[in-house]
Amino acid sequence: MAKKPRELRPRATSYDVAASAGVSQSAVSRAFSPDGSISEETRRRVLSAARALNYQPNALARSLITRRSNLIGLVLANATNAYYPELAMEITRQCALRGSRVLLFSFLDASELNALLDQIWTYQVDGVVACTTLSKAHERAFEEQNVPLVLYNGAPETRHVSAVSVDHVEGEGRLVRALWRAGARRFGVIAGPEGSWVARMRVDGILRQMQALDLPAPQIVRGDYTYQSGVEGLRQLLAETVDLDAIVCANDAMALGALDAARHCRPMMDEDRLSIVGFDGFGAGRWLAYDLATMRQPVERMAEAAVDILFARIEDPERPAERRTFLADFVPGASAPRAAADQDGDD
Amino acid sequence: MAKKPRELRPRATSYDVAASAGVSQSAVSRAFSPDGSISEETRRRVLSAARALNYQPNALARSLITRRSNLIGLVLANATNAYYPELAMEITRQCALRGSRVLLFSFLDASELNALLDQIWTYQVDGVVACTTLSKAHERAFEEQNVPLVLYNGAPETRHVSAVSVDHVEGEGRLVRALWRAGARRFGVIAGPEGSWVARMRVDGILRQMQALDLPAPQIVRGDYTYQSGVEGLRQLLAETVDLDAIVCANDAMALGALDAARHCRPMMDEDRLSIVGFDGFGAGRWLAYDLATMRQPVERMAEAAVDILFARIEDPERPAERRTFLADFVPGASAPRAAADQDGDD
DNA sequence: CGCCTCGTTGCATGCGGATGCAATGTCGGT
DNA sequence: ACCGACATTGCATCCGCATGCAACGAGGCG
Repeated sequence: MAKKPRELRPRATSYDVAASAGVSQSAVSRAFSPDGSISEETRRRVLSAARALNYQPNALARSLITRRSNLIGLVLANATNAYYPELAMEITRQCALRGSRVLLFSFLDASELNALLDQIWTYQVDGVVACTTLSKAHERAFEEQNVPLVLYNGAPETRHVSAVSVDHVEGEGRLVRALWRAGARRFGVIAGPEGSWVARMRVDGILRQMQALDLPAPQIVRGDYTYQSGVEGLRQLLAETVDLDAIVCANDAMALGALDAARHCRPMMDEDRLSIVGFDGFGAGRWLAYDLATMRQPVERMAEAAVDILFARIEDPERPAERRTFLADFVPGASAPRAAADQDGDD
Repeated sequence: MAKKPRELRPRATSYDVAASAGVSQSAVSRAFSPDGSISEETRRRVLSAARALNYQPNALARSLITRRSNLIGLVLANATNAYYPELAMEITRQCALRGSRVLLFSFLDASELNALLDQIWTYQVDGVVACTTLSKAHERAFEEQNVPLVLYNGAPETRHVSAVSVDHVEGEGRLVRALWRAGARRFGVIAGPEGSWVARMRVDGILRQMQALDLPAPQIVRGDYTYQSGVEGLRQLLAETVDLDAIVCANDAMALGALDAARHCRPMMDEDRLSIVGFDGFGAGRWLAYDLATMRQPVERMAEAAVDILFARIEDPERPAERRTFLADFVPGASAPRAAADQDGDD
């Protein structure tokens, strides 16, 4: 595995610093520990010697003895979910604030997950944020390894797993109500991919609200969360039905595809007649070409909550799993004219 | 720092596996090493005992002795450069193929870089891919710490740093020529932010090609690579000058903003008259609403090259730094009607 | 049958740093 | 002047695994 691990000039160790500062190795260790029992005078001497030698403590050696790696695993499906980058950055930032680093694991396919988990155990991560739904077996593996796990927009299968999620059902409900109040009665739906829990929840929220409003069952077609599938979804819907008032798309990328397709297929269409809404709050929705009405996930707050829950569990392993749900924010837009938030809603 | 590192049921170690398999700890270590001196029979026994105990070797302890952490640092500016997610995924994948994991470091501001680098040394990463230009001092720090560094679209300041970059100058040159051949004579430029090397190179490429074609100096305004700044850039250009034939934007996000602004400011404008081009090959450029002409960076190949170079240097620290430059691919689009690639160009 | 070779195996050690414990020094109180 | 309390410091050990070295046994060969 390691071919030529040799380093030209080996890195300074705590012993080197100790020798240079005329103290013992333990003094060096204590100097780098915020509440180490050491005099200010000695600490200064040590730190200055350390600086001279370009010394930084070896986190790996430290982890070996403290049993804390200060590494957090971030598991992402390789899908380019548009808000993943923002999420990853936010989680990295939150972890940095708590003194930990993020180790990135991405996978294309569930079949890679087993190997991925082995890598995770190997690296002794203190905890994991996974942006996907895992199988029961995978969740049990976390339990067996005593690695705290927080799912981000994933459905926990077992009691011991924490989760942070947006309230997909409530959010879609609010969207449907907004469209309904704006006069829409005949709905189409571009749903997400089959296997996805998020996709199921969103369709669920749509259908439930429509039942509550005594609306007939909508046309539903299935996309895969990409722009292109939104384009195709819209074509399919319009091929099957004329006279739709509104199309609810399971995410913003598909909504933008649907919007473009609508303009493209029927350039002269009465735009007032067809409303299109998305979900997520993806930056491009605010571009001049779109002005997409959607529900925005409070990504920053959700990321912070995920990291909070994770660290609480890391500091106290006995702590029970925790679930937190966030309400999405309604973002009005010209893609759904006249649609407005509930009176009681959305700050 | 570490509050309650206690684990409920401590993880199995190689000693536990050894005891369970009735062999010595070294045998366990050898069983997990591809070319360890061990009989097939013993290896089977060890691996089966390991499976029974959910044992995975501790990568941190291993790294301590092999002096290879199998960790690669990935340094990203927090800017949401649109192709960063793709790049990060690609680099993660390439590292995984070589048995390494990616440790994510993001920063908002150059002032955070010093602290960031200390973190990097602490974690004993085997190498770093940085998507930014660093200062001479920072590069020297890598050299002092003997950590191989590859810049991705950044300008190396010292001889010892490797780099992978798209040929910004050549790419912009090709764009300008394409526009020129399509008849454009009066150009505007929406440049990138002041501090950025990439921004400088791109403007450079544009101006050089225009000089070569004996074109007068273009109007230049400066943006910050965001969609919004493209919108503002276009407004500014049109306020200062009428009768532009073409606008060259330093990246795709700004180009899309400019396109939208052009349509919005002058809804009835003769679209044939004003061409707009970008740079990068950002997914949204292919959306129906845009069809943006641009130069696409071969991100996959560049990521692979970066990781290749990095690992070559890790395996052989004596190896000299290496620079590789990639040609961007011309992507025609309706945003620049009639513009076509050079005869000799682009596969 | 003795000796050497080679494939396995275990032993002992060390990677770099954290920490319990004992040793030392300092200072205040009586 | 003596004793105890407290603040610093160093010593020794251990974290989990990799690896050089010696030991061992099985064959091959002369």
